[in-house]
Amino acid sequence: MGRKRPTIHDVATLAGVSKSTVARALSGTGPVAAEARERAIEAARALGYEPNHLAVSMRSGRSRLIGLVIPDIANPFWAEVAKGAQDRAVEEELSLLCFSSDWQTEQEERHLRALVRARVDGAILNPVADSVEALHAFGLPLVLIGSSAEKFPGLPSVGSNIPQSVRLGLDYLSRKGHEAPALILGPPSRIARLRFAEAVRQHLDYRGAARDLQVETADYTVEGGRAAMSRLLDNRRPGPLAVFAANDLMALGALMALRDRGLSCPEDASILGFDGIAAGAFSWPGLTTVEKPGRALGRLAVSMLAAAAEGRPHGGPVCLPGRLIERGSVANLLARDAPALLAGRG
Amino acid sequence: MGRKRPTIHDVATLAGVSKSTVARALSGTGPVAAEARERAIEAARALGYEPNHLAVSMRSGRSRLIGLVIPDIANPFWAEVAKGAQDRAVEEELSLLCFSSDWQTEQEERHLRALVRARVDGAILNPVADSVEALHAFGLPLVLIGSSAEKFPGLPSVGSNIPQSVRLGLDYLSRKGHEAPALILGPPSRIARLRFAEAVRQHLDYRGAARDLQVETADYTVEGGRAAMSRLLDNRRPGPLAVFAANDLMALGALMALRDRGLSCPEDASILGFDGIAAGAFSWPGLTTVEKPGRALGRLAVSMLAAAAEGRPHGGPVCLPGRLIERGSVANLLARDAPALLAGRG
DNA sequence: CTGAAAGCGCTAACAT
DNA sequence: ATGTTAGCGCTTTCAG
Repeated sequence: MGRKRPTIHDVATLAGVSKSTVARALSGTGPVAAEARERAIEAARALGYEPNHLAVSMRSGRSRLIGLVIPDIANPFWAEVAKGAQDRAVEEELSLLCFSSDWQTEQEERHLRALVRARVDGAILNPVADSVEALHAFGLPLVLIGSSAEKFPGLPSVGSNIPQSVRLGLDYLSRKGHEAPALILGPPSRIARLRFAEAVRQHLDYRGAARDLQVETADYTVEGGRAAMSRLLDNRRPGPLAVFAANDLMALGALMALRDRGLSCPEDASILGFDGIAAGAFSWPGLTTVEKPGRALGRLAVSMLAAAAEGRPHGGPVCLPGRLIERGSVANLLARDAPALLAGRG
Repeated sequence: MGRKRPTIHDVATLAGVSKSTVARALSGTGPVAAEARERAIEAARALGYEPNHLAVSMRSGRSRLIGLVIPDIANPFWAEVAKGAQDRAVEEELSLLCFSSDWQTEQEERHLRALVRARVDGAILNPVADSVEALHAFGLPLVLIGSSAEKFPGLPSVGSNIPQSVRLGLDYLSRKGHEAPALILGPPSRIARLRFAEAVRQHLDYRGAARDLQVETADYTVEGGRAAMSRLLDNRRPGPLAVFAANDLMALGALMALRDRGLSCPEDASILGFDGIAAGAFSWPGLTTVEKPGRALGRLAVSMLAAAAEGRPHGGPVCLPGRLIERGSVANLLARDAPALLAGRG
């Protein structure tokens, strides 16, 4: 298995022609006599020759490798993004170098440096660092993915439309009689948190709804959401409780916190998620959530990066809209038979 | 951003020494005068120099790239495997090239070829092809991952212990009074199906349980499981129904099929999954399942591959045991208050 | 201790 | 239509 691979030179020798002829024959570049081409191709086949991309990349200056740096591949939302990116990458004949930043700046920097050394043609990044300069310093064509477009002006980006998605959720909550939901947000250091919180505040102010929202912080995991919900329940205010979580994993955790205390959803508290991961369809009750088009985002990011790398116009920031998925985790306070719920449990 | 990257030659010029001295200084290989080293390092820093791994790989014959080819990165089980592999890869200073085969031989072959061309040091593969020769033909150090060890003798592999895991599930079912569960298996072409079915047959024969099991085939997705369960329900035999699905996604789909018909679990039918994905904790009822240690599998595979690539002994096939997670999707037919269930709905 | 030079495998000029 | 050559950026002998 481990014996040395044949080079183009070996193929040339076997075929009885020169290296360049083989190169031309195999790549279809430049004129080759029919017979010579045949012999070259046959020799390549016989030897099991596969071109060495390292060498090709070095000559051409393009590696056909691209990087993908996302927070956590085991998070279903990001796994969807990765799948979309992968699918598009094979279509573009690109290979994907995948890394997880785990939401840590040092990891991110480390991965980005690895990508530079690998001489990738570009990278798709959900940035945890918050300065454009830090990113520019790598001198790497970048397409940002996630909710960071505005924070990094000048860089191409694809993300879901956070303000629109948040508005979708808030309006839905409002239609069900919940005017000022409690929030479970991600870690303070992350831009995503800022963008989400901002969107909530703006829309609530606009609607004239209350401003002193209950806010809990968690780390985008199920356990985090569970703990945050537990704290919310400890400090519960009078009246019905609705919680808007900044991702589905935390929302699912919140559901578990309710279950932990023998409380049920949506009778005792309403929960609204954000992401649209598949698991939300299986929970009980099904998680009502705002779906972000993860797979499409991944595909688009690769397309843009490929375009940018080839100097084709790649377009500015792209923003895909969210979509509300109604399942059963939000109570309708305005329904005829709802008054019983209004008492809450505060 | 896109201006050309500095080479070691640029660093040498700036530092006023030769390329070789810079190389020695930066890599710590060979003797360098303290002053020269300092100047080299400083120049590299000033220029933002990052070594070109393409060139390094070409000289050294090792790319520090490894491939990962799994069926579907968006499947939570495989995402766990990928995460484990990623984590271990950064520890080993390796970069991971990720591909999804979508359970298709052509895709698999395509990806494997891409990996050969990229001159990866080796690859981790959940094989869909079923001949060792096909795999050997690539001349690539391989570590198999999943349930294929025996099918490919001589290749190192890490997998979960299918016979043991299946036995765990079957014994559990038996303890709850279900002797001959219906099966939802994956596509016929896949080895995983064979291994699973085999394990079931063997253990059931051993226990003397019935042999004419109801078997449905699906494609390892939620939708597939849902349809398969629906067919099972259409041809329902008299008596209580228990279903053992070959992965959790299909089990979750089966749960949905039940819900579709207004049936409930475990009252109307019991479901046992296989994988241990996180979503099973949120479903209603919670999915009882046999957990396979995906993350550990991924980590181990990378360790073995790294060892093999360096010529260190990598050990033979490794088999990690499964673990039963009891939640609520299997009825206990033997409990005192169970008789009502025995009537079934057939 | 340091520099010059060869060569990893490939392709694009250039020359035939 | 085909062969020869140079060189991508690096490391590693081999001299000095």
